[in-house]
Amino acid sequence: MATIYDVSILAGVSLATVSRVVNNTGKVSEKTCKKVHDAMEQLGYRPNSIAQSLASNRSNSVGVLVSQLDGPFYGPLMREIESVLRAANKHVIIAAGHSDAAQEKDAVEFLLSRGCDALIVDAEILSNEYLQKLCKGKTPVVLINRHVDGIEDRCVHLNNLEGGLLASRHVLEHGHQQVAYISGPLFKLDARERLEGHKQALTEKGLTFDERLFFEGDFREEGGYEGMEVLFERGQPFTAVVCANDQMASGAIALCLERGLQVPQDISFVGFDNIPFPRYISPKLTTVCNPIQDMGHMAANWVLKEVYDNREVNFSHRFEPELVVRESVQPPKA
Amino acid sequence: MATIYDVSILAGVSLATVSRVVNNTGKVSEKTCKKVHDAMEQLGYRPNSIAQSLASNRSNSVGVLVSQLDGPFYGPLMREIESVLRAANKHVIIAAGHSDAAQEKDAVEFLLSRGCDALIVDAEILSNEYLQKLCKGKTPVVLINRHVDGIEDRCVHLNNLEGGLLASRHVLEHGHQQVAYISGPLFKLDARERLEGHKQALTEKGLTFDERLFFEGDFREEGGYEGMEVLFERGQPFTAVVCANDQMASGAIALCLERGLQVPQDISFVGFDNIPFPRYISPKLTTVCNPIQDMGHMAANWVLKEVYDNREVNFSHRFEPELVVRESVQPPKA
DNA sequence: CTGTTAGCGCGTTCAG
DNA sequence: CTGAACGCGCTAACAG
Repeated sequence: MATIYDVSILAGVSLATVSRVVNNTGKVSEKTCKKVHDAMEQLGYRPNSIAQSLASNRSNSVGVLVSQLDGPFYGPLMREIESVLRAANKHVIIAAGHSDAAQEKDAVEFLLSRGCDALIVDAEILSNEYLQKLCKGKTPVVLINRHVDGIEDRCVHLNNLEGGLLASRHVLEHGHQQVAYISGPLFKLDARERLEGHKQALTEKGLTFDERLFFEGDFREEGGYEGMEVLFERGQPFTAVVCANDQMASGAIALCLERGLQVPQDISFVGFDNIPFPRYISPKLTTVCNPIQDMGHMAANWVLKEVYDNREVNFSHRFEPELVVRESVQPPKA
Repeated sequence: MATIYDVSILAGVSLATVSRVVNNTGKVSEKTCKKVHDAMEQLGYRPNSIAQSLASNRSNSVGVLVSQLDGPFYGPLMREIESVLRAANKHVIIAAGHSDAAQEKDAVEFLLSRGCDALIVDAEILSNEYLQKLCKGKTPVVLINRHVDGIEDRCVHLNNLEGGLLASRHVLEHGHQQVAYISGPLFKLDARERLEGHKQALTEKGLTFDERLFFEGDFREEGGYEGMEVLFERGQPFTAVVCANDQMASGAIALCLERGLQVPQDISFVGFDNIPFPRYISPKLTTVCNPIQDMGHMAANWVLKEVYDNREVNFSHRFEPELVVRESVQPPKA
């Protein structure tokens, strides 16, 4: 690979001049500029970004930490982040936390030592204290899907409580009185908030929360499926199920269908997240829209604004959920 | 951030010695080793990987280029690659080609200039010539989902022809005589190969390929949906549809269901890729397994072996598809 | 076993 | 407007 040195020789100028034209910094005469460009062209020169980073203390790359790289939730998030940053000619270094404390921490530190200009972090496990300290550090950090006291301005998150409220209110307004709830893992803040919303909705209707109609799942299909089995086993009747995300709803509905129940005729369902389902699935799930892509977009915008001084972009911290009514809820049978 | 220099001062040794203990290279006495470790601990020292890269000409990161970051196909691929590499303490820099020639090329060049030790490339658009040249370059490259003449040893790919054969043979063996085919975009080799398999299966049964039963889609749900509309419009009867991937099958089935057709009673379907569908979808799609994760694993292994001299891993270039029989095919109605 | 000395490729003063 | 010189933080010979 040709270096800046080779270019300077060929162009008959100094290293510094080449650097200037490459970075558009400082004045260079039309003529020398052209000479340099020709030389670069001829040598197929591409600046070595490692060396650039070391010298300028800026890597033009931002680190992204998510818990998984795939799936209907994180996939679109990452796509959005990559798109925005890429459009600004910044690049993305990705690491997965795999829902493991050690790996999550390790990933953060790697991204840091890798010289990222900023971090976008979807932390599942890392403690508030750790994150607070992280945000105090030299490398700017945005947190996504989480809000932590004291660093609210670094958090991009959804109003999960409101979401939970919308979901449960919806089934309640259809006349359901006995509604089960399949929750996400309660060590996660968003799972707790959604549950809280559910409880509030219950309260609004003068109903009380019943532990026997509650199951703590894992945000995955399996958890929904298993939760449904458990709920049926307990024998406490219910006519609707609110699930803390669409994937668990999917698993839960699967079990019902297997047992010959009709959805929504026999039992209603509402999910959360509004992930894309295949076109031919039936019934279409009523759910709460989680604007995860918008949030990814925002996080990327924040980085552009704060780190790369792009003042063109707008920013907001908190996103509001919306109910997406489809076919999986109807009034309970008389 | 503390530098290696700070550590050497605090530990009362030289830079070189610190470097030695950090990298476990060369002998260092127990005692000095401990002193250094203590100093590192105390300063919270983390080596600056940018500087390491520049000095050692090795970045411990491998670039991955895929066309998209999300979706049921690329998601699992990336997850697998990241897992394998991460386990070997290597890191992953990801770029998306977005099915655009310029972006794909740009992404490759970025990854190259970013000092990646190797590239794993899923090239949709880049020409064979470009890829051949790329593989001649200094940075080792593995191609995934593609095989290119002259650089077969760099390619990890599926026997798509065999896959197409399996899919079509399956419906043919169920007695279908009039089978439609919804193809992927024919500028892609894998789409062409799968189609070729379909044609061979037809020939085996003494049937001839009928252009009126052919539609060139886009590998997405929309393409399947639209393809189905077109096929119906043409009025040429058929009792089964072979789709070049599951997503198009999904779209195509959706249209049938909308029109009140039953699958597989009225019309049979077979897909390709075996992507994960939600648990409660019905009918379950009969398809051909595309071991995309295994291929990702292999590509990562190749890098480990060739670039990082890990001889523990095995490697194979070509993967064989397998038919996954589920519920979407049954004999045509009398 | 340990310290010294060159660079790695580039950005950035500071003189001219 | 241009060039010389230094340094980013670290690795890799080469001497001791």
